[in-house]
Formats: sequence, C-alpha cells, structure tokens
Amino acid sequence: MSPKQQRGEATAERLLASALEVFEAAGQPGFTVNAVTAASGVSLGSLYHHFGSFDGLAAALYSRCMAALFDELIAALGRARTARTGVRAIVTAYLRFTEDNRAAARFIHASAYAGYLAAHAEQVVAAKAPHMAAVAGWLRPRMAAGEIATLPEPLVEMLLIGPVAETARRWLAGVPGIDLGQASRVLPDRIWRSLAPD
Amino acid sequence: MSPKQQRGEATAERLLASALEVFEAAGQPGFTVNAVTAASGVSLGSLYHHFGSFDGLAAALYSRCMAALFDELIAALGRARTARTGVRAIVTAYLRFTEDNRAAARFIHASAYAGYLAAHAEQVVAAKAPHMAAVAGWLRPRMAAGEIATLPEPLVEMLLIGPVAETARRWLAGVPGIDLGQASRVLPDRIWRSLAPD
DNA sequence: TGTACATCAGTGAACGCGCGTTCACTGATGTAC
DNA sequence: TGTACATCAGTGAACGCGCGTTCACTGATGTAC
Repeated sequence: MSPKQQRGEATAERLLASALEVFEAAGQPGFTVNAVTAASGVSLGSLYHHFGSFDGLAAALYSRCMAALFDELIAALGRARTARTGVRAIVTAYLRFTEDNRAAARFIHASAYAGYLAAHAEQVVAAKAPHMAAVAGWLRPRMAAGEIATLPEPLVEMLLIGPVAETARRWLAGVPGIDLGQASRVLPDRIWRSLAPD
Repeated sequence: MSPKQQRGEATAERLLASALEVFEAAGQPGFTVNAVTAASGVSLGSLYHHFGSFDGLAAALYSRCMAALFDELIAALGRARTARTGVRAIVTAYLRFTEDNRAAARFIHASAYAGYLAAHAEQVVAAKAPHMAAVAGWLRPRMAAGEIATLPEPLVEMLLIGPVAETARRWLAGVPGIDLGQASRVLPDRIWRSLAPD
C-alpha cells in the first residue's frame, strides 16, 4: 500500500496533512472521509488507493504523529549526560512538542480510544516498537547503575510521562489555569524527585 | 428532564446501566442508541423522553461515573490525618476504583475527546464543580501549612493524578506489563516524593 | 531514440447501511373536588 | 370513596441524512526491447 511513484507519495502526504487539519478544525465528530477529501482536493478513490480504508488513513496518521513526538523525546534524551538532566529534558521536550504541535498532540491523545487502533493494531505497535526500545535502552543502564530508583520499568514510564501527559491533555482540552510554561518550569524538578534514587 | 415518577427513575437507571454495559462490550464504535435500547429493553421513545438525545444520555452517564470516582477519592482523603497519608490514600483509591469499576473507568477516559461533552459542557462542569472544590479544600490548607510543597494548584493535581491516570489508561487498554497491584505498592510513595516539601 | 505495454495513480458517481431523531399515539400515575 | 382530568412515561414505525466503501474507468509513469 506504500506508494511506488513520487506523485503517489505526495498525494498520501497531502491526505495525511489535510486529515490532521480537519481533525483539528472539526474534532472527532467532523473527522470523516468526505471532509478529508474535500479539504485535500484529493479524490475519494485516490484515498482508498493509498490507504485501503479511512481507518487505515487514521492509523497511518497516528503512527506518524507518534513518531514525531518520540523523535523529539529521544533527541532530548540523547543530549543528556546524566539521569537527572535526561529526565528533565524529556519532560520539557514533551511539553514543547505539545505546544508546537497542537494538532498532532491532540490527535495522539484522542486516538487512544478511537477504534482504528484495534483494526490496525499490529501496524501501530510495530511502528512504535523501535521508539519504545530506544527509551528503554536509555533508562535501563541508568537504573542498573543506581542513577535512577530501582522500580519496575513500566512504572518509571508512568511517573515520567504521567504528569506531563495529563498536563498536555488538559491544556489541549482548554481547561483554564493550565500553563505550559509554568509546567515546564515546575514539573521537571518534581518528576525527577519521584525517580531519584533514595 | 429529570423523572417525576418512580418508574421513570427506574427506567432512566436501567438505560444508564445498559449504556455502560454496551460501551464496555462493544466500545466506542458500538456505542449507539439502537444498541442501548436493545440491551435495556427500553423503547427508543422512552430514551428520548428521559434524556432528550443520545448525547444527553452519554453526558449523564459521564457525570455519574465521574461522581462515583470522586466519591471514592474524597472519602479516601477524608480518612487521612496527614498530607502524606492523604496523598497515598488518594492514589490507591484511584487505582482500586479502576480495578473495581473497569467499565466506568474506561468510559471516563474515553469520554475526554468524545464530543458529547461539548454539547452538554455546562451540565458536566456543574456536576464536577463541587467534587473539585472538595479536593481543593483538602489541599489548600495543607499547602499553606507547609505540609505539601508550595506549587501552583493545577500542577499539584497533575503530579498527583497524572501517573495514576496514565497507569489506569494503559491497564484499561490492555497494555502488557501493567499491574495495578504493583502500581499501588510503588506509586503512592513515589508520588508523595514529588509533592513533599523540600 | 521510439514505441508498446504493464503498472501505478487518480477520478467521481453510485450504493447500501445504520445512525440519531421525530411523532402520533396508548397506557399509567397522581391529584383535585 | 369515586370519578375526571392533566401530566408523565412508554411505544415503535418511519424518516432523512451522511457515513464509509465500491467500481468501472481514464490518465500518467516507468520500463523493456
């Protein structure tokens, strides 16, 4: 289903970009095939040629947004020299991504229960796996070296990403009183406290 | 729209209970008027008599599930004598609620981006407000007394609820490696560290 | 270099399905006198 | 205590709409000889 010609790739690209715009402008209920084709100027048949189904397009968009987020997070980790700076960097990177990529962030959060994951679960998991492994590969040796508290790995992830994800979600939902700048001043230190060794 | 007769209340009750069951069994895509009326044995017209619209029913169900969760959290806080035990108690209460009320917890998390909030935003906010105030009423004096770190209130909430909500979400989504028992052994202490005064 | 041909990319009218909603109606409940 | 009547609760056939999807087709691209 991946394009074999340049113009095909451009069309797929255009569809994904328009889909994200439609979702941002009209939300989950307005996120329909017709809205996407209208916004992109690409024909219905062409959409089906490239993505097989509307869920297929949505899953591809999800993978794409997720990859963009992970790229930022992993780049932030790569720049860090200590466990503490790494944790702090990944927190601020997540918040910055949210601010700089509202639509993508919103689509990621909204997709969790949306249904097209189920239909394309394998594809989505496969797309995520290498990124997850990269993060785990950063964490594990530092935990083993005693630079991070010895905890079950999934729970480290929860402590690291939980407060940030929740902040992002509420900010995206427009909850009043949520300030991303304030969050990136306060949260890195506080999250580090929850992960620091005893 | 609230029932004026006993049997009316029983019917509304039956619809809400069936709606939750349908959502749990069929997920967001299977959550439709017809599915709910079929599962409840209540007629379409009766559903509309009580809730005005399908979104209305969904919003009522959301408020109801939210209230049940808050009741547990606030009860947990009420039993605590110190800031530390309160924080620990609210964390375990959230996790226990998730385990004991899978369907309600799933519905709460899934509703965030579902759309019926928008249509009934005022009703939903109004239903939440007293609960939010109760939590804030517990936190504020303790922060003033220096028993909890002096941080912006919304961020305290993020640090408190973030890791737990993320854990609940992944457990509900069936992500492998997430163990609620383990979480309630590890997270209370770790979350407390992020909120403890310097 | 030119031509033939297979494949890829793109089109848009048409389809069926199931969704949320409406509505004219019957039956049950409670209240007034 | 009995009856009349207004209101509430419940029914289910019918409707229109917009959804995702299909399909027979044309045009563009790249490759083989």
